[in-house]
Amino acid sequence: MKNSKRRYWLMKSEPHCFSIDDLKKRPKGTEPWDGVRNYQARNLLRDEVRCGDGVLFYHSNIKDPAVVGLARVVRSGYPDHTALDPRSEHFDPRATEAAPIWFMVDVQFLAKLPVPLTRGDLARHPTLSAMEVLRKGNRLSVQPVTLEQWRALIEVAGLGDPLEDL
DNA sequence: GCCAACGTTGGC
DNA sequence: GCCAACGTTGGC
Repeated sequence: MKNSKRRYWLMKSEPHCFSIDDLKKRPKGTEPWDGVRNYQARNLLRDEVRCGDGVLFYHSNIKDPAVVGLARVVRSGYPDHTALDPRSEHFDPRATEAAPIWFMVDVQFLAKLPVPLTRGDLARHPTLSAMEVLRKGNRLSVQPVTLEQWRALIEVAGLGDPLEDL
């Protein structure tokens, strides 16, 4: 499936909460990307992010924030049931089965970068310097990445595109 | 730990 | 609907 409709995303996670290694260790390397509680990101997860899309895994809120791995979306948007669970830290009393409010996708581990690509690394690169994640004040935890950025990042990382023959 | 940027809440 | 107050994110 040389998928011309495939899109690419950057997803942020605080590694002490959920890291690229945590994702790798999951059964089938797959984990629901739950707990997103921002409407703009919700809209992306619900309407735009689709099965087969590529994901840059970004570690945020640490000493050296960086892109640390590659993943792919293996399930398109569906209701985030943690919003319905009063015991969950992501519980939202406004959410119901009929009107779930919040959505998530499933993400599967593809590869860890041999070396994390820090914000400095990205900023220095002619293509990657345009990435949204570098924009001051951008707090969106799911954000679009262009095909050019995806390719450039993989090249800089010294990897081949793991989605090439999927 | 600081603080800028941004989102949400709620009084009016 | 405006906007001040507040909470959160996240780089530095």
